[in-house]
Amino acid sequence: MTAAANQSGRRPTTSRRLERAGIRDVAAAAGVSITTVSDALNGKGRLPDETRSRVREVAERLGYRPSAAARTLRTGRSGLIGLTVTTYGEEPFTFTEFAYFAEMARAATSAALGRGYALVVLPASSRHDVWGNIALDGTVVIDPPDQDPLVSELYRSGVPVVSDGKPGNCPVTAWVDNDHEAAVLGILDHLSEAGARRIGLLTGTSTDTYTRLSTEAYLGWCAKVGQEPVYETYPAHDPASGAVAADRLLARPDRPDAVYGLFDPNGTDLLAAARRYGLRVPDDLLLVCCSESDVYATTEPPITTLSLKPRRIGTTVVNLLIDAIEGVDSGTGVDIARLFPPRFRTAGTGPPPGTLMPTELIVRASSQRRSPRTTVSPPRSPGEI
Amino acid sequence: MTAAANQSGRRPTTSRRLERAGIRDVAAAAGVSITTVSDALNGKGRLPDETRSRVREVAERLGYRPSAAARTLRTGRSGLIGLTVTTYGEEPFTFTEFAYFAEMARAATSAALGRGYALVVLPASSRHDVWGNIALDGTVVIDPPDQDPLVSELYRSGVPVVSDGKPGNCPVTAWVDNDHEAAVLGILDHLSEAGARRIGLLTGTSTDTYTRLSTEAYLGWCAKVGQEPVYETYPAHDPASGAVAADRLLARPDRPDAVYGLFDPNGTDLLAAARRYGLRVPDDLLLVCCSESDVYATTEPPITTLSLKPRRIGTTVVNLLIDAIEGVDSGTGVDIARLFPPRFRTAGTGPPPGTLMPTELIVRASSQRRSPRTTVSPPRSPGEI
DNA sequence: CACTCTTGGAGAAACGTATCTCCGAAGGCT
DNA sequence: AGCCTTCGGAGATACGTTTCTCCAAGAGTG
Repeated sequence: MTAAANQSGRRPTTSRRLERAGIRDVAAAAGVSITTVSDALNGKGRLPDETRSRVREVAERLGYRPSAAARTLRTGRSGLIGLTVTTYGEEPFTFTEFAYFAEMARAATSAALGRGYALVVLPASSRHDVWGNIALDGTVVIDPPDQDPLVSELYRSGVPVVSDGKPGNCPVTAWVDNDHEAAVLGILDHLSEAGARRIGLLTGTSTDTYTRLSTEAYLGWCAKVGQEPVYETYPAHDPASGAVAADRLLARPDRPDAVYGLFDPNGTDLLAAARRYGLRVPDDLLLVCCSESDVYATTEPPITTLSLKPRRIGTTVVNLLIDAIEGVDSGTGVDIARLFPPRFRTAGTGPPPGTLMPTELIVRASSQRRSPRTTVSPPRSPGEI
Repeated sequence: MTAAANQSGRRPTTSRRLERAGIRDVAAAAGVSITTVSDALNGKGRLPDETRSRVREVAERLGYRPSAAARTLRTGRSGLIGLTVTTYGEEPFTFTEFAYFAEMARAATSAALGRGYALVVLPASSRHDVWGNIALDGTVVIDPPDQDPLVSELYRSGVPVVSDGKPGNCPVTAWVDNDHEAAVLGILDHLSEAGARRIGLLTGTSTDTYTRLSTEAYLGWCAKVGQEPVYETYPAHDPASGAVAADRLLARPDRPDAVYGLFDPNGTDLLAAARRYGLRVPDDLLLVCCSESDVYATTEPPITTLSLKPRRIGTTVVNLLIDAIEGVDSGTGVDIARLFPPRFRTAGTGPPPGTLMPTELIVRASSQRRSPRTTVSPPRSPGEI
């Protein structure tokens, strides 16, 4: 209990320990009611500026900090957003899309903070008691698997859920994803134009949206142009087996003359494998991989990468979510207001609204057969050796 | 209000909207008091197993989820831990130590979840209202600058604070750091043994503990062995200027024959710079950099790296913090119990307890002048070209 | 039989805030 | 003078738990 309780005559003088100042202490010290303090501090109610500033001053002097827990209980808003990532293995983050995830999470954090929310990192595999113990205003889910029970429960209990990655059968408030099909087709066309006759794919064994859509797009393209598919799969969460798969792909009798790798480490792995087999890049092998890392700008040769623009995704996802939480449409292009709160939606209204975002292909030497100039050009005089 | 309120006769039949089941609804449905429900669900009190399981069953059937906000308000525990990282620039995370930070944050998240806590990412530069709006049981601070006002306020308000990186003048509950001095001295000795005559340093301009201690160790070593210091500094948060600084270092008239780079991208930057100047690694230039990335295992040549073992740091930091929060010593080696809660400490009791953790040097070809075998050895028959 | 102890559980007081409702007083208008 | 309106603010309640205190009934004990 706060010190001012003595003034209200409710508490005898027992155990008068010094605690944090509460709103009652401020009210007592300022000679006003708690209502007035609350209104003054939150800019509500009708108060003359003089009272407002006086209360604020007293609050400042007492070092008053409103209790977040009490506020949350009263208002039903915690200002907290969950960030969930599907886990392969025991780690809270996935290894495979790590740079992507890091960038995306960073952008999401920024966007959330900019609107007054904070992000809580919560792996989908967390113990249920952890999820239950946190008051969440909404949740961002990265690449939910089909029929994710966690997402379903969140959605059912009225918590808005926005997913990064088009959801399978999960009911979500909204989703955002890259246009993976367009991206893959673009890369395959790009490689074809560079002279590729047989394009291989290095892909994953998991069933997440990204892997699935990308692989399907590849297979569809193969069927369309009449190329026999040449691909190897491996568990994307295991970095070691990526190198093995890269090796396997280049060891095949029907070795491709161009490869697209779906995961971040594929570039270096494929480059190393090519070196082992004496293949020159890009002369004997064209290379593209999906990565957000800029190390591929300085490899030998630099490798063409597909960027999923995770920053844009993260920002969009968070803004959609907060729009849903606050029941407004801040102009992100998707009308979310009608859909919130989700428990008021009738089942089967149709799929939730989604946004497809473009990717960006950063073309470097590894995918251009006739490089106009070599990359080993000294920028200036190096002095003597 | 919950549906059971009608039974208690306090609420007329107005606005009987279906809401989440509360503890009262469970009590009513199970025919017991809310005390009994609370005790049954939390494993407290003295109840026969039969009552306990019956209550649990009813709660399950009603889909009862305790309100985290109410629990937090009542118990004063939110189960939330802040994770703060000093920001250079506008981003919530720092670029420079990015891989380190990512690994550390991941380990910290795991450790926290394992003990029932969740992590909230909160940049030190966040708007104050965000900090104030979240009930935090404690905070992890990564590399706090001297006199960080945020840390001071947290500590003063009774929130335990554990820092990664030895704090300057901030009062913290405890801290954990690598033994940067030992690490740098070890690297310098290693390079000397490999034949280096003049060792250069690529370091940062910022004043964080890591940069400062490492640079000081380098300068001290130079003074001891009588070598003229050869180093270049650059703003570590700017990835572009790192390449320029690497170039600058190798362009000096007193060019070093070995370089240690303090930051993650330095390895590739130095390698690229060496190529531009026609320097062979390791023959003409020995290279070591501090990095958590395993791309340096596959560069040409592979580069020796210093790992700060961020996973160990993250785990330790979180465990120390939770020990402090719960007022126990779980055997992490530092007796924290006497120090908690911090507001009961008298000022000037002495520095807070800290733990120094060892680093690990991963020796690869770039720092060994006589490599026993070349790294370009085909592991198996590549088939025909 | 009078008593203590244990078992099983109910009642009610907080936790600290936001906000709905209401009220007195002062001023403006007819 | 009576009435309406606005201003400035107080009171009380609810948010949904946890937990402290207390009580009734049965069991054991001398």
